[in-house]
Amino acid sequence: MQSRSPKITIKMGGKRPEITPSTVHETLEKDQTSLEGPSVPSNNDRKETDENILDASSSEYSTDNEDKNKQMVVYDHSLNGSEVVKAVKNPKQDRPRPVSKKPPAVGAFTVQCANCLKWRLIPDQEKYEVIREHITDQPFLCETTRQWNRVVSCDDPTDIEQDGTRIWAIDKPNIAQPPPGWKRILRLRSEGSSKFADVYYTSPTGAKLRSLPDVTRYFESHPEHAQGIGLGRFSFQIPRPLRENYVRKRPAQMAAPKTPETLEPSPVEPVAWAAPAENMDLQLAEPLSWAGPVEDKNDLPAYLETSDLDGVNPAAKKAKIHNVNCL
DNA sequence: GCCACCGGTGGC
DNA sequence: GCCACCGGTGGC
Repeated sequence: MQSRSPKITIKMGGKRPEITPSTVHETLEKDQTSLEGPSVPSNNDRKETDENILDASSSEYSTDNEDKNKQMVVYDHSLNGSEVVKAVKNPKQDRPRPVSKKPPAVGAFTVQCANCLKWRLIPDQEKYEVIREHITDQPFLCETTRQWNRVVSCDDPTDIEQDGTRIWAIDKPNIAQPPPGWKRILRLRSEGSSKFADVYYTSPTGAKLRSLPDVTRYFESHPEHAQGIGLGRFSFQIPRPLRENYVRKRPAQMAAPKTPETLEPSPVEPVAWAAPAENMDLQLAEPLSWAGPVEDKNDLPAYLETSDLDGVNPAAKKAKIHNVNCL
């Protein structure tokens, strides 16, 4: 099993760690199998980009009548130039809704500035991986965007808001970039799955490896590809969804039936659906995250409150997040 | 037959 | 309770 101890500074079910004030985030798309370059607006075209944020209600995952505020961000590489990629309207929005429900895909990457805590879109996965690899040592700043010739400062508005219109998840910081010739693939699962996502690596020969033992076996059979590549270059850690109920919980062990002797009066909790405080803890504690589009309300199982859709966390907007995010 | 996707579970 | 790992399988 992979060692968990040297893993970064984020909380892993323990107490809240010190968080390096910097963040990255990614955008997820529905029904998009490959990652396209996300929009990195200039100061001049940011408004246009915001207006072009796609309305998920017009996608194949939504009905005609649902909340138009439920949006997702979609970038169509084919409709953009090779330089700065702009957000565009979803070209699929007029298509009929398919029967099958495909899992969402990462649509863009963003990082949170360590100073102003605003989200900045990252042009591509490679740059995101570089930033993520060093996020605790080299906090991300708005000025970092100059690496790809974008001039933006902490005085400029955020590129994207964590406003509940997308599915956000927490990414893990300091994951090594894949070795040359290798690619790290993150596959999201559909809502309600037993797991949120899968990570696999594609080797220079095209092999798909799903675990460290897989990598070990691959190197044993391809020793020529193992030169200078340690297992430490591979991480199968997956992001964690901010929405607590995105992943189906494993059924709890059946408790022994209570006898009259063990029954105790329990207080009624009229505000049981209020956002639990621990959500805030989670928001504050995780350096990496990402998100995708909100599901169609009509697709939700009946036991869910609609309040669950209202966002990943309003509190997340409140500045204290020092996270790397993707959405 | 292949493979993307999902479920299950043992170990921690 | 989480997660690494891998088996199963439906759709192509």
